[in-house]
Amino acid sequence: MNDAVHPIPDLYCMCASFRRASRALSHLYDAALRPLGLRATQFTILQVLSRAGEISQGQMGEILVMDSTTLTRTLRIMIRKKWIAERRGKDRRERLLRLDKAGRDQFRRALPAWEKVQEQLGLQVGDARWHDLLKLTDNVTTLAAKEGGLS
Amino acid sequence: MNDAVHPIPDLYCMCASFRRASRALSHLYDAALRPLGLRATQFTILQVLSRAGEISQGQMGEILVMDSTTLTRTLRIMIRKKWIAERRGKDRRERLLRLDKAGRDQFRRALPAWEKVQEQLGLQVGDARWHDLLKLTDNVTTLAAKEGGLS
DNA sequence: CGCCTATATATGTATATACATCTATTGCTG
DNA sequence: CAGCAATAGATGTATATACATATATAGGCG
Repeated sequence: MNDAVHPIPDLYCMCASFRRASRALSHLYDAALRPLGLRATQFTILQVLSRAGEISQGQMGEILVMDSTTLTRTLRIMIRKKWIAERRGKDRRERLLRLDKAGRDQFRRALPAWEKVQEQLGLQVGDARWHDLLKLTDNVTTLAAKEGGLS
Repeated sequence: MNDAVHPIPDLYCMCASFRRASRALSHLYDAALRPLGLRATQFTILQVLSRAGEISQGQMGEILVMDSTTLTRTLRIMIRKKWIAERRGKDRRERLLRLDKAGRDQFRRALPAWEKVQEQLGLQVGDARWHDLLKLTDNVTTLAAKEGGLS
């Protein structure tokens, strides 16, 4: 009852617009992954490791433009679940992370749900806009990270 | 030393890309607003109230595509600081929110810092891309919220 | 080698965020 | 009007996130 109540209003603020979009997208992706017991964030970490192989916590932070100390707790959970294996590197301060067997399995199981939500959203957005969005988003990430001194 | 270490890698996931961009942008905007004792989120709330006048917590949640119960705690802090005034509406379940005097002042004080970070980033991004980004971001927010059933 | 600084991660604390559930109201319906 | 489903917000709990600070280890230098 009352279909298009309020179209979402412009915020004019790049930060606020992106945070809002993040909430909306996280809601959608979390719902898609919930049956698998995965959060969007965890899926992303599995996906990064699946592509990158063995990397340190700090490198993961750089890839995700995330303070690496934030990863300590997130990774702890995933290590406890045996999705991720860690070992000390030659530099014994670092922790080198890689997908463990259960993590590869979990990732494979989750892939179809992720592909489905990507595809459904992609259909709505349209191919051209989809690629523009990914490119522009990564552009602004690079610029913001550079100005913000996250080198 | 070592200038362009890693360009940020593609994630291919719309959700992960937006979350990453949000982190980078929040870092930048939070740094710009820190001298004023404001977080980006709080600034956004002040800005919304400054435009919308008196609205309920639920309406604020719709505007920001945010679960309205999330706002309970954020608003409590801002009410305690006297930035926001609340009162019961005719429907006594709702809490109607409006900027209080201190909130209007704080918002006015913060505006230049926000404008500066917007402008600096805007110069880097370029005008055309800036507007594309805001439009596309709001498009995808609308679509994700619709599919996610946040009507 | 011993000292000092830099780096990788861990920990304490605060905010942001969602969801499940609870409480107070509202509003419909008989 | 009584009863009950629906709604607005509050609360409990869990994760996401950053920053300041602490700890362990590296690496350079005398």
